[in-house]
Amino acid sequence: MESEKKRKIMEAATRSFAIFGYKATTIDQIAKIAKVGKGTIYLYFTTKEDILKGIINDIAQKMRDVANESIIPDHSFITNFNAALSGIVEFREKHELTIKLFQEVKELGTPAVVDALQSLEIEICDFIESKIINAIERGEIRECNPKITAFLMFKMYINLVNDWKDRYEPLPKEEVSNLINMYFMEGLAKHK
Amino acid sequence: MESEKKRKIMEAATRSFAIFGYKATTIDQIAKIAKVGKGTIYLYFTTKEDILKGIINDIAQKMRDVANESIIPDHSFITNFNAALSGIVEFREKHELTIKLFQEVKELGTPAVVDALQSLEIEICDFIESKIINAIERGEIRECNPKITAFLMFKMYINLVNDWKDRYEPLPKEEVSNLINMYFMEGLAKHK
DNA sequence: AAGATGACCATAAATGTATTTTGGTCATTT
DNA sequence: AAATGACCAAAATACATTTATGGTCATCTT
Repeated sequence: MESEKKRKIMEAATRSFAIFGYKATTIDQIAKIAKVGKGTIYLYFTTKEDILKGIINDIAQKMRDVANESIIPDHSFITNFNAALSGIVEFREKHELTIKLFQEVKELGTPAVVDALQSLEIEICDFIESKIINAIERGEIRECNPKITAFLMFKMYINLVNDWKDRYEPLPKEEVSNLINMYFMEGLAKHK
Repeated sequence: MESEKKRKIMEAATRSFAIFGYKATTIDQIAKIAKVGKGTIYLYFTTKEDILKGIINDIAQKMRDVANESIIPDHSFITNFNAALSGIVEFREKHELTIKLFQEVKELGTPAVVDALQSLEIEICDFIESKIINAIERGEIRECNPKITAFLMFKMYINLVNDWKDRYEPLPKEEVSNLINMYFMEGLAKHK
């Protein structure tokens, strides 16, 4: 049971964080946008960082929803993996907030934001891990350490989507899918 | 033909950078350690950053040597890959300089150091790339984009050796080799 | 004459200080 | 009982002053 006030505060904070960044957003500003008194905010959140954590939690939940929606039970694990991650990335791109926060981490390294994004990363990895455990149980993929595998799959996605484009031309989404599929599922060895 | 003086300057700079970091090292300090006049340094290097670049170039060369030494022609591509990277990492760990520089990038983000380490990363990737091209030509591994493959192999190594330990227990070197071998060469698919 | 040098300088970084802003509280109001 | 905004300590900012540093070059050495 989430109060109307709390939702308004979170929406206001989300908008302000997305436009000005976390550090540059003041509690007074959030209160003003949300049209509540400053003190009211502290009825629902203990600190400014707590507001950010609440928002990130919401985002993680939405990401899980988006991913789950794009998963089709009949399709293979890797197909679903690509579809889900593609959905998440699209969602993330739409959501100016995460872009702004990533930028803030790079430029300012604001500790609260670093922590928040790291916890988001962990939640995504945990989600992937649960799907991997599932796929192993169903016999869809080989036995492997699900935590390490989830970590590496997530990192490879970030490497291809974010890091590669810092040095060369960005890779089209289609190619990212193909590459993850090739390296992770098939491997480089020549299977006879 | 490298002059004796130039070598002395580079050695002095290497030692000082390794102990105090790039930013905290002054030209006067380098001159003092190298036992040359300050002006002498500027006969061989145009700027302070130029000294760092020279040192990094030397390291890259040494890394290539170490890697090439640990490669055994008869062994498989992936075995040699692991041996070479393992050799480089050991070399790097011994070399306090690179550790200090990585630390400085994380903590201070000193631009000159960021640039220098990035160029080192590119050189390592180029080296791996050349070995991959070789392996494809010899028919040891499947056809693939050598540049992307080199990039991803390097990144996976960094992910496993550096990033994983920020969150969980560090992985033993042996396991890193096994993991890279498993994911990159074999893949998760169940090959019959 | 060619190589080497350190006093010297402009500028950048560090330090100190005054001023403003901001996260968080709580007595008062609704 | 819920909501509020004036209020406060602490942090961030801005500014002035001092110090440190990268790089130069006239002079010195060989």
